[in-house]
Amino acid sequence: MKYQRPKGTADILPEEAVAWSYIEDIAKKTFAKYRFEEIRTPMFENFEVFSRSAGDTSDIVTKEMYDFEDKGGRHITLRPEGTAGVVRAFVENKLYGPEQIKPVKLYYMGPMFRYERPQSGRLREFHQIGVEAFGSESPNLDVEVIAMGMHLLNRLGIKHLKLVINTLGDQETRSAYRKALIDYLEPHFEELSEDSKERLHRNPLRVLDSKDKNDQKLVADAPSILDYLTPESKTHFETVKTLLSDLDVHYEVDASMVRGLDYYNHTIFEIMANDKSLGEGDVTVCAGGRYNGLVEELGGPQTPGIGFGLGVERLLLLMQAQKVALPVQNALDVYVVGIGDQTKAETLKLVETVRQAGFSADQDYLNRKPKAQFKTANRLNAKIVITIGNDELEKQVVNLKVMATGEEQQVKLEDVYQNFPALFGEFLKR
RNA sequence: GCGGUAGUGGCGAAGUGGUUAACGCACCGGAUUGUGGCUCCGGCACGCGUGGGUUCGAUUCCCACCUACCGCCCCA
Repeated sequence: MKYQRPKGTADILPEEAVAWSYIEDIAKKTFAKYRFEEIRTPMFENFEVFSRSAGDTSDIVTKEMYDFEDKGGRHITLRPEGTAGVVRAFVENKLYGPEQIKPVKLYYMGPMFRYERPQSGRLREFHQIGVEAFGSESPNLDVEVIAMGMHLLNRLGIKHLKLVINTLGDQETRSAYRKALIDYLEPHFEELSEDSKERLHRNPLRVLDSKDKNDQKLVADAPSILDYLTPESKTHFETVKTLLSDLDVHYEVDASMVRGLDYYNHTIFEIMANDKSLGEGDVTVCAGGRYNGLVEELGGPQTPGIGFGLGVERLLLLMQAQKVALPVQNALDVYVVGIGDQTKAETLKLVETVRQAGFSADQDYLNRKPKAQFKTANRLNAKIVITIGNDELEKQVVNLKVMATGEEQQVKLEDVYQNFPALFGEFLKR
Protein backbone atom coordinates (compact mmCIF):
# COMPACT_ATOMS: atom_id res chain seq x y z
CA MET A 1 0.00 0.00 0.00
CA LYS A 2 1.56 3.24 -1.06
CA TYR A 3 -0.30 5.69 1.12
CA GLN A 4 -1.64 4.99 4.54
CA ARG A 5 -3.36 7.33 6.90
CA PRO A 6 -1.04 8.67 9.59
CA LYS A 7 -0.62 6.53 12.66
CA GLY A 8 -3.46 6.94 15.10
CA THR A 9 -5.91 8.52 12.66
CA ALA A 10 -9.10 7.06 11.26
CA ASP A 11 -11.25 7.44 8.19
CA ILE A 12 -14.89 7.71 9.10
CA LEU A 13 -16.67 6.00 6.25
CA PRO A 14 -20.31 6.71 5.30
CA GLU A 15 -21.69 3.77 7.23
CA GLU A 16 -19.94 4.91 10.38
CA ALA A 17 -20.67 8.58 9.77
CA VAL A 18 -24.36 7.92 10.32
CA ALA A 19 -23.64 7.24 13.98
CA TRP A 20 -21.44 10.34 14.24
CA SER A 21 -24.14 12.59 12.86
CA TYR A 22 -26.65 11.03 15.18
CA ILE A 23 -24.51 11.67 18.23
CA GLU A 24 -23.80 15.24 17.20
CA ASP A 25 -27.44 15.85 16.52
CA ILE A 26 -28.59 14.53 19.88
CA ALA A 27 -25.83 16.47 21.63
CA LYS A 28 -26.86 19.74 19.99
CA LYS A 29 -30.48 19.22 20.88
CA THR A 30 -29.66 18.31 24.45
CA PHE A 31 -27.35 21.28 24.94
CA ALA A 32 -29.95 23.60 23.46
CA LYS A 33 -32.38 22.57 26.19
CA TYR A 34 -29.85 23.64 28.78
CA ARG A 35 -29.28 26.84 26.81
CA PHE A 36 -25.68 26.17 25.85
CA GLU A 37 -24.54 27.77 22.60
CA GLU A 38 -22.03 26.55 20.09
CA ILE A 39 -18.54 27.99 19.84
CA ARG A 40 -15.93 27.04 17.25
CA THR A 41 -12.33 27.75 18.02
CA PRO A 42 -9.16 26.96 16.02
CA MET A 43 -7.78 23.46 15.92
CA PHE A 44 -4.38 24.86 16.77
CA GLU A 45 -3.29 27.48 19.26
CA ASN A 46 -0.08 29.01 20.48
CA PHE A 47 1.84 26.53 22.60
CA GLU A 48 1.53 28.71 25.68
CA VAL A 49 -2.25 28.46 25.72
CA PHE A 50 -1.92 24.81 26.63
CA SER A 51 1.29 24.85 28.62
CA ARG A 52 -0.13 27.65 30.75
CA SER A 53 -3.49 26.02 31.36
CA ALA A 54 -2.68 22.36 31.67
CA GLY A 55 0.40 22.85 33.79
CA ASP A 56 3.98 22.64 32.63
CA THR A 57 4.57 19.31 34.30
CA SER A 58 1.43 17.58 33.12
CA ASP A 59 1.96 14.63 30.83
CA ILE A 60 -0.11 16.27 28.19
CA VAL A 61 2.30 19.14 27.94
CA THR A 62 5.53 17.26 28.49
CA LYS A 63 5.04 14.39 26.10
CA GLU A 64 1.69 14.27 24.38
CA MET A 65 1.40 17.50 22.48
CA TYR A 66 1.58 17.74 18.74
CA ASP A 67 3.58 20.92 18.54
CA PHE A 68 5.76 22.42 15.88
CA GLU A 69 7.27 25.64 14.71
CA ASP A 70 5.46 27.21 11.77
CA LYS A 71 7.11 29.08 8.92
CA GLY A 72 6.88 32.30 10.85
CA GLY A 73 8.73 30.83 13.80
CA ARG A 74 5.64 30.57 15.98
CA HIS A 75 5.39 27.70 18.42
CA ILE A 76 2.10 26.09 17.50
CA THR A 77 0.22 23.22 19.13
CA LEU A 78 -2.60 21.11 17.75
CA ARG A 79 -5.17 21.32 20.51
CA PRO A 80 -4.97 18.32 22.86
CA GLU A 81 -8.21 19.23 24.60
CA GLY A 82 -10.99 21.74 24.20
CA THR A 83 -11.14 23.80 27.35
CA ALA A 84 -8.01 25.91 26.98
CA GLY A 85 -8.96 27.17 23.55
CA VAL A 86 -12.47 28.05 24.63
CA VAL A 87 -11.14 29.91 27.66
CA ARG A 88 -8.67 31.76 25.44
CA ALA A 89 -11.55 32.75 23.14
CA PHE A 90 -13.67 33.74 26.12
CA VAL A 91 -10.97 36.10 27.30
CA GLU A 92 -9.85 37.39 23.90
CA ASN A 93 -13.40 38.20 22.81
CA LYS A 94 -14.27 39.66 26.20
CA LEU A 95 -17.19 37.37 26.76
CA TYR A 96 -16.78 38.25 30.42
CA GLY A 97 -18.12 41.70 29.60
CA PRO A 98 -21.07 43.12 31.52
CA GLU A 99 -23.41 42.91 28.55
CA GLN A 100 -23.12 39.11 28.49
CA ILE A 101 -25.70 37.18 30.40
CA LYS A 102 -23.97 35.06 32.99
CA PRO A 103 -23.19 32.32 33.11
CA VAL A 104 -21.89 32.16 29.56
CA LYS A 105 -22.68 28.63 28.47
CA LEU A 106 -20.80 27.19 25.50
CA TYR A 107 -20.35 23.87 23.78
CA TYR A 108 -18.05 22.59 21.04
CA MET A 109 -17.36 19.44 19.14
CA GLY A 110 -14.40 18.52 17.03
CA PRO A 111 -11.03 16.85 16.67
CA MET A 112 -8.30 16.92 19.30
CA PHE A 113 -4.73 15.69 18.97
CA ARG A 114 -2.41 13.88 21.30
CA TYR A 115 0.85 12.25 20.45
CA GLU A 116 0.51 8.89 22.11
CA ARG A 117 0.38 5.19 21.44
CA PRO A 118 -2.91 4.32 19.74
CA GLN A 119 -5.23 1.73 21.24
CA SER A 120 -8.86 1.07 20.68
CA GLY A 121 -10.81 4.14 21.70
CA ARG A 122 -7.57 6.13 21.90
CA LEU A 123 -6.31 7.76 18.77
CA ARG A 124 -3.88 10.54 18.00
CA GLU A 125 -6.64 12.43 16.32
CA PHE A 126 -9.74 11.88 18.36
CA HIS A 127 -12.96 13.77 18.90
CA GLN A 128 -14.51 15.40 21.85
CA ILE A 129 -17.81 17.01 22.54
CA GLY A 130 -17.42 19.43 25.37
CA VAL A 131 -19.18 22.15 27.31
CA GLU A 132 -17.97 25.07 29.39
CA ALA A 133 -19.90 27.46 31.58
CA PHE A 134 -18.33 30.68 32.87
CA GLY A 135 -19.25 33.16 35.48
CA SER A 136 -20.93 31.35 38.32
CA GLU A 137 -19.67 29.53 41.36
CA SER A 138 -23.07 28.18 42.17
CA PRO A 139 -23.15 24.47 42.98
CA ASN A 140 -26.37 24.45 40.98
CA LEU A 141 -24.27 24.94 37.89
CA ASP A 142 -21.99 22.05 38.83
CA VAL A 143 -25.01 19.85 39.16
CA GLU A 144 -26.62 21.04 35.96
CA VAL A 145 -23.49 20.35 33.98
CA ILE A 146 -23.22 16.88 35.45
CA ALA A 147 -26.92 16.23 34.89
CA MET A 148 -26.59 17.39 31.31
CA GLY A 149 -23.81 14.90 30.69
CA MET A 150 -25.90 12.11 32.17
CA HIS A 151 -28.93 13.28 30.25
CA LEU A 152 -27.03 13.21 26.98
CA LEU A 153 -25.64 9.73 27.51
CA ASN A 154 -29.02 8.44 28.59
CA ARG A 155 -30.63 9.91 25.56
CA LEU A 156 -28.08 8.19 23.38
CA GLY A 157 -29.16 4.92 24.89
CA ILE A 158 -26.06 4.14 26.96
CA LYS A 159 -26.74 1.78 29.83
CA HIS A 160 -24.97 0.91 33.07
CA LEU A 161 -23.78 4.44 33.64
CA LYS A 162 -21.96 5.30 36.81
CA LEU A 163 -21.28 8.80 38.06
CA VAL A 164 -18.24 9.26 40.25
CA ILE A 165 -17.49 12.58 41.89
CA ASN A 166 -14.82 14.06 44.05
CA THR A 167 -13.58 17.46 45.09
CA LEU A 168 -10.14 18.93 44.84
CA GLY A 169 -11.10 21.84 47.05
CA ASP A 170 -9.58 25.26 46.65
CA GLN A 171 -5.95 26.30 46.52
CA GLU A 172 -5.58 26.17 50.27
CA THR A 173 -7.08 22.70 50.42
CA ARG A 174 -4.83 21.48 47.71
CA SER A 175 -1.58 22.62 49.15
CA ALA A 176 -2.47 21.38 52.62
CA TYR A 177 -3.46 18.02 51.24
CA ARG A 178 -0.47 17.81 48.98
CA LYS A 179 1.77 18.31 51.96
CA ALA A 180 -0.08 15.73 54.03
CA LEU A 181 0.11 13.20 51.25
CA ILE A 182 3.82 13.67 50.75
CA ASP A 183 4.39 13.42 54.48
CA TYR A 184 2.53 10.16 54.49
CA LEU A 185 4.17 8.63 51.44
CA GLU A 186 7.72 9.80 52.01
CA PRO A 187 8.50 7.20 54.68
CA HIS A 188 7.31 4.51 52.26
CA PHE A 189 9.31 5.89 49.38
CA GLU A 190 11.35 2.74 48.81
CA GLU A 191 8.21 0.59 48.73
CA LEU A 192 6.62 2.61 45.96
CA SER A 193 6.65 1.50 42.35
CA GLU A 194 9.12 3.18 40.03
CA ASP A 195 6.33 5.17 38.41
CA SER A 196 5.04 6.40 41.73
CA LYS A 197 8.48 7.41 42.99
CA GLU A 198 8.57 9.64 39.97
CA ARG A 199 5.07 10.93 40.63
CA LEU A 200 5.55 11.63 44.30
CA HIS A 201 7.06 15.05 43.97
CA ARG A 202 5.91 16.04 40.56
CA ASN A 203 2.26 15.32 41.16
CA PRO A 204 1.64 13.36 44.36
CA LEU A 205 -2.11 13.08 43.76
CA ARG A 206 -1.33 10.80 40.86
CA VAL A 207 0.03 8.17 43.21
CA LEU A 208 -3.51 7.77 44.42
CA ASP A 209 -4.75 6.16 41.24
CA SER A 210 -1.73 4.00 40.54
CA LYS A 211 -2.59 0.61 39.14
CA ASP A 212 0.28 -1.04 40.94
CA LYS A 213 -1.06 -3.47 43.54
CA ASN A 214 1.44 -2.56 46.20
CA ASP A 215 0.93 1.14 45.65
CA GLN A 216 -2.76 0.63 46.10
CA LYS A 217 -2.16 -1.04 49.45
CA LEU A 218 -0.05 1.86 50.64
CA VAL A 219 -2.50 4.39 49.36
CA ALA A 220 -5.42 2.70 51.03
CA ASP A 221 -4.37 4.15 54.36
CA ALA A 222 -3.30 7.50 53.00
CA PRO A 223 -5.04 10.62 54.22
CA SER A 224 -8.16 11.61 52.32
CA ILE A 225 -8.51 14.97 50.67
CA LEU A 226 -11.99 15.17 52.13
CA ASP A 227 -10.42 15.69 55.53
CA TYR A 228 -8.48 18.70 54.35
CA LEU A 229 -11.27 20.70 52.78
CA THR A 230 -11.59 24.28 53.87
CA PRO A 231 -15.04 25.15 55.22
CA GLU A 232 -16.04 26.83 51.95
CA SER A 233 -14.83 23.87 49.88
CA LYS A 234 -16.64 21.47 52.11
CA THR A 235 -19.86 23.43 51.88
CA HIS A 236 -19.64 23.56 48.11
CA PHE A 237 -19.10 19.84 47.84
CA GLU A 238 -21.84 18.99 50.32
CA THR A 239 -24.27 21.17 48.41
CA VAL A 240 -23.38 19.49 45.14
CA LYS A 241 -24.03 16.10 46.69
CA THR A 242 -27.34 17.20 48.14
CA LEU A 243 -28.50 18.69 44.87
CA LEU A 244 -27.55 15.57 42.95
CA SER A 245 -29.61 13.53 45.36
CA ASP A 246 -32.49 15.97 45.00
CA LEU A 247 -32.41 15.28 41.27
CA ASP A 248 -32.23 11.54 41.86
CA VAL A 249 -28.88 11.41 40.14
CA HIS A 250 -27.00 8.54 41.71
CA TYR A 251 -23.33 8.99 42.38
CA GLU A 252 -20.35 7.57 44.18
CA VAL A 253 -17.67 9.61 45.87
CA ASP A 254 -14.15 8.48 45.10
CA ALA A 255 -11.75 10.52 47.18
CA SER A 256 -8.81 9.17 45.22
CA MET A 257 -10.06 10.36 41.86
CA VAL A 258 -7.66 12.88 40.35
CA ARG A 259 -7.26 14.84 37.17
CA GLY A 260 -4.55 14.93 34.56
CA LEU A 261 -4.75 18.66 34.09
CA ASP A 262 -3.63 21.08 36.75
CA TYR A 263 -6.37 23.64 36.33
CA TYR A 264 -9.14 21.78 38.11
CA ASN A 265 -10.42 22.58 41.57
CA HIS A 266 -13.53 21.86 43.60
CA THR A 267 -15.93 19.46 41.93
CA ILE A 268 -14.53 16.92 39.52
CA PHE A 269 -16.49 14.06 38.03
CA GLU A 270 -16.39 11.20 35.62
CA ILE A 271 -19.19 9.33 33.97
CA MET A 272 -18.19 5.76 33.35
CA ALA A 273 -19.87 2.86 31.71
CA ASN A 274 -19.29 -0.75 32.43
CA ASP A 275 -19.37 -3.10 29.52
CA LYS A 276 -17.64 -6.44 29.43
CA SER A 277 -17.04 -6.30 25.73
CA LEU A 278 -14.74 -3.34 26.32
CA GLY A 279 -12.47 -5.25 28.63
CA GLU A 280 -12.14 -5.14 32.38
CA GLY A 281 -13.58 -2.45 34.55
CA ASP A 282 -15.22 0.83 33.74
CA VAL A 283 -14.58 3.05 30.78
CA THR A 284 -14.73 6.78 31.29
CA VAL A 285 -16.67 8.44 28.49
CA CYS A 286 -17.18 11.81 30.03
CA ALA A 287 -15.02 13.71 32.46
CA GLY A 288 -14.98 17.24 33.75
CA GLY A 289 -14.90 19.58 36.65
CA ARG A 290 -14.53 23.07 37.92
CA TYR A 291 -11.65 25.38 37.03
CA ASN A 292 -12.13 28.59 38.91
CA GLY A 293 -8.65 29.93 38.29
CA LEU A 294 -8.21 29.17 34.63
CA VAL A 295 -9.70 32.29 33.09
CA GLU A 296 -7.40 34.41 35.21
CA GLU A 297 -4.47 32.17 34.36
CA LEU A 298 -5.06 32.94 30.69
CA GLY A 299 -5.24 36.67 31.23
CA GLY A 300 -8.89 37.29 31.93
CA PRO A 301 -10.63 38.61 35.03
CA GLN A 302 -11.17 36.21 37.89
CA THR A 303 -14.03 34.11 36.53
CA PRO A 304 -15.17 30.72 37.71
CA GLY A 305 -15.76 28.01 35.15
CA ILE A 306 -16.91 24.43 34.87
CA GLY A 307 -17.18 21.99 32.02
CA PHE A 308 -16.75 18.50 30.71
CA GLY A 309 -15.33 16.66 27.74
CA LEU A 310 -16.82 13.59 26.21
CA GLY A 311 -14.83 11.19 24.03
CA VAL A 312 -16.76 10.45 20.87
CA GLU A 313 -14.70 7.39 19.87
CA ARG A 314 -15.26 5.83 23.26
CA LEU A 315 -18.91 6.67 23.12
CA LEU A 316 -19.19 4.95 19.75
CA LEU A 317 -17.42 1.90 21.10
CA LEU A 318 -19.90 1.77 23.92
CA MET A 319 -22.85 2.21 21.60
CA GLN A 320 -21.58 -0.62 19.46
CA ALA A 321 -20.95 -2.86 22.44
CA GLN A 322 -24.38 -2.12 23.83
CA LYS A 323 -25.96 -2.46 20.40
CA VAL A 324 -27.66 0.89 20.54
CA ALA A 325 -30.13 1.12 17.69
CA LEU A 326 -29.60 4.02 15.33
CA PRO A 327 -32.50 5.63 13.54
CA VAL A 328 -32.99 3.95 10.20
CA GLN A 329 -32.02 5.89 7.14
CA ASN A 330 -34.74 6.75 4.71
CA ALA A 331 -34.97 4.19 1.97
CA LEU A 332 -34.61 5.21 -1.64
CA ASP A 333 -37.92 6.46 -3.00
CA VAL A 334 -37.45 5.97 -6.72
CA TYR A 335 -34.98 4.12 -8.92
CA VAL A 336 -35.18 4.81 -12.62
CA VAL A 337 -34.31 1.97 -14.99
CA GLY A 338 -33.39 3.02 -18.51
CA ILE A 339 -33.17 0.53 -21.34
CA GLY A 340 -31.13 1.61 -24.30
CA ASP A 341 -28.94 4.63 -24.97
CA GLN A 342 -31.79 6.70 -26.34
CA THR A 343 -33.41 6.83 -22.92
CA LYS A 344 -30.45 8.50 -21.19
CA ALA A 345 -31.79 12.02 -21.45
CA GLU A 346 -35.19 10.92 -20.24
CA THR A 347 -33.94 9.00 -17.19
CA LEU A 348 -31.99 12.04 -16.15
CA LYS A 349 -35.08 14.22 -16.45
CA LEU A 350 -37.06 11.66 -14.47
CA VAL A 351 -34.70 11.45 -11.49
CA GLU A 352 -34.40 15.22 -11.41
CA THR A 353 -38.18 15.63 -11.49
CA VAL A 354 -38.60 13.25 -8.59
CA ARG A 355 -35.87 15.01 -6.61
CA GLN A 356 -37.36 18.44 -7.26
CA ALA A 357 -40.66 17.06 -6.01
CA GLY A 358 -38.98 16.36 -2.71
CA PHE A 359 -38.17 12.67 -2.94
CA SER A 360 -34.93 10.77 -3.35
CA ALA A 361 -34.12 9.20 -6.68
CA ASP A 362 -31.25 7.43 -8.34
CA GLN A 363 -30.49 5.70 -11.62
CA ASP A 364 -27.96 3.49 -13.36
CA TYR A 365 -24.80 5.13 -14.64
CA LEU A 366 -23.00 2.08 -16.00
CA ASN A 367 -25.18 1.10 -18.98
CA ARG A 368 -26.18 -2.09 -17.32
CA LYS A 369 -28.92 -4.45 -18.38
CA PRO A 370 -32.41 -4.17 -16.93
CA LYS A 371 -31.90 -7.21 -14.72
CA ALA A 372 -28.80 -5.72 -13.19
CA GLN A 373 -30.53 -2.40 -12.71
CA PHE A 374 -33.41 -4.06 -10.91
CA LYS A 375 -30.99 -5.94 -8.74
CA THR A 376 -29.45 -2.66 -7.73
CA ALA A 377 -32.86 -1.10 -7.11
CA ASN A 378 -33.60 -4.01 -4.84
CA ARG A 379 -30.33 -3.68 -2.96
CA LEU A 380 -30.92 0.03 -2.49
CA ASN A 381 -34.32 -0.78 -1.11
CA ALA A 382 -36.12 1.37 -3.66
CA LYS A 383 -39.83 1.77 -3.06
CA ILE A 384 -40.70 2.42 -6.67
CA VAL A 385 -38.93 1.60 -9.92
CA ILE A 386 -39.75 3.59 -13.02
CA THR A 387 -38.77 1.78 -16.22
CA ILE A 388 -38.42 3.44 -19.58
CA GLY A 389 -37.24 1.84 -22.82
CA ASN A 390 -37.47 2.73 -26.47
CA ASP A 391 -41.08 1.50 -26.77
CA GLU A 392 -42.22 3.57 -23.83
CA LEU A 393 -40.30 6.56 -25.06
CA GLU A 394 -42.08 6.37 -28.37
CA LYS A 395 -45.46 6.16 -26.66
CA GLN A 396 -44.46 8.77 -24.06
CA VAL A 397 -45.22 6.48 -21.12
CA VAL A 398 -43.27 4.75 -18.37
CA ASN A 399 -43.77 1.57 -16.39
CA LEU A 400 -44.02 2.09 -12.73
CA LYS A 401 -43.45 -0.80 -10.36
CA VAL A 402 -44.09 -0.93 -6.64
CA MET A 403 -41.23 -3.08 -5.42
CA ALA A 404 -42.88 -4.37 -2.28
CA THR A 405 -45.86 -5.85 -4.07
CA GLY A 406 -44.44 -6.31 -7.54
CA GLU A 407 -47.43 -4.68 -9.16
CA GLU A 408 -46.71 -2.63 -12.22
CA GLN A 409 -48.70 -0.05 -14.12
CA GLN A 410 -48.21 2.18 -17.10
CA VAL A 411 -48.28 5.93 -16.56
CA LYS A 412 -48.04 8.82 -18.99
CA LEU A 413 -44.69 10.55 -18.93
CA GLU A 414 -46.46 13.86 -18.79
CA ASP A 415 -48.28 12.86 -15.62
CA VAL A 416 -45.00 12.02 -13.94
CA TYR A 417 -43.58 15.38 -14.87
CA GLN A 418 -46.68 17.37 -13.94
CA ASN A 419 -48.10 15.57 -10.96
CA PHE A 420 -45.59 13.25 -9.39
CA PRO A 421 -46.27 14.35 -5.81
CA ALA A 422 -50.01 14.16 -6.29
CA LEU A 423 -49.81 10.72 -7.80
CA PHE A 424 -47.29 9.03 -5.56
CA GLY A 425 -46.45 11.39 -2.76
CA GLU A 426 -48.82 9.74 -0.35
CA PHE A 427 -47.47 6.32 -1.09
CA LEU A 428 -43.85 7.36 -0.72
CA LYS A 429 -44.37 9.26 2.48
CA ARG A 430 -45.60 6.16 4.24
C1' G B 1 8.31 6.30 25.38
C1' C B 2 8.39 0.67 27.12
C1' G B 3 6.65 -4.65 26.59
C1' G B 4 3.75 -8.33 23.72
C1' U B 5 0.77 -10.36 19.36
C1' A B 6 -0.27 -9.93 14.28
C1' G B 7 -0.30 -8.22 8.75
C1' U B 8 -2.41 -13.41 2.42
C1' G B 9 -8.08 -10.72 -2.96
C1' G B 10 -13.45 -5.80 -1.14
C1' C B 11 -14.29 -9.03 3.58
C1' G B 12 -13.31 -13.75 6.31
C1' A B 13 -9.77 -17.48 5.92
C1' A B 14 -6.29 -22.02 4.34
C1' G B 15 -1.45 -22.82 2.71
C1' U B 16 3.78 -24.04 0.94
C1' G B 17 11.62 -23.04 0.37
C1' G B 18 10.25 -24.57 -6.06
C1' U B 19 5.57 -25.27 -12.32
C1' U B 20 -1.21 -22.21 -12.44
C1' A B 21 -1.77 -19.11 -3.95
C1' A B 22 -7.37 -23.52 -1.50
C1' C B 23 -12.20 -22.37 0.16
C1' G B 24 -16.40 -19.22 1.86
C1' C B 25 -18.90 -14.43 1.51
C1' A B 26 -19.44 -10.20 -1.47
C1' C B 27 -19.21 -8.34 -6.36
C1' C B 28 -19.62 -8.75 -11.93
C1' G B 29 -21.48 -11.55 -16.20
C1' G B 30 -24.43 -15.59 -18.44
C1' A B 31 -28.52 -19.36 -18.42
C1' U B 32 -33.68 -15.70 -18.88
C1' U B 33 -33.10 -9.88 -26.88
C1' G B 34 -36.41 -5.56 -21.32
C1' U B 35 -37.54 -6.74 -14.62
C1' G B 36 -35.86 -7.98 -8.09
C1' G B 37 -35.54 -14.17 -5.08
C1' C B 38 -33.53 -19.28 -5.71
C1' U B 39 -30.54 -22.57 -8.62
C1' C B 40 -26.72 -23.63 -12.08
C1' C B 41 -22.40 -21.94 -15.02
C1' G B 42 -18.39 -18.56 -15.56
C1' G B 43 -15.17 -14.31 -13.99
C1' C B 44 -12.52 -11.98 -10.01
C1' A B 45 -4.66 -11.70 -5.94
C1' C B 46 1.32 -10.71 -12.39
C1' G B 47 0.39 -11.16 -5.71
C1' C B 48 0.91 -12.91 0.13
C1' G B 49 2.19 -4.94 4.83
C1' U B 50 7.00 -2.10 2.81
C1' G B 51 12.24 -2.36 1.87
C1' G B 52 16.56 -5.10 2.07
C1' G B 53 19.23 -9.88 2.75
C1' U B 54 20.04 -15.46 2.54
C1' U B 55 19.13 -18.94 -1.59
C1' C B 56 19.69 -21.75 -8.04
C1' G B 57 14.65 -20.20 -6.34
C1' A B 58 10.92 -16.90 -0.96
C1' U B 59 4.55 -15.32 0.11
C1' U B 60 7.12 -19.16 3.10
C1' C B 61 13.90 -18.22 6.40
C1' C B 62 16.65 -13.60 8.46
C1' C B 63 16.91 -8.14 9.43
C1' A B 64 14.92 -3.31 9.46
C1' C B 65 10.80 -0.32 8.96
C1' C B 66 5.40 0.67 8.67
C1' U B 67 0.57 -0.24 10.52
C1' A B 68 -3.18 -2.49 13.65
C1' C B 69 -4.45 -4.73 18.25
C1' C B 70 -3.41 -5.74 23.70
C1' G B 71 -0.86 -4.20 28.34
C1' C B 72 2.03 -0.06 30.85
C1' C B 73 2.51 5.32 31.09
C1' C B 74 -1.44 8.66 30.52
C1' C B 75 -6.16 9.73 29.26
C1' A B 76 -11.77 11.24 26.51
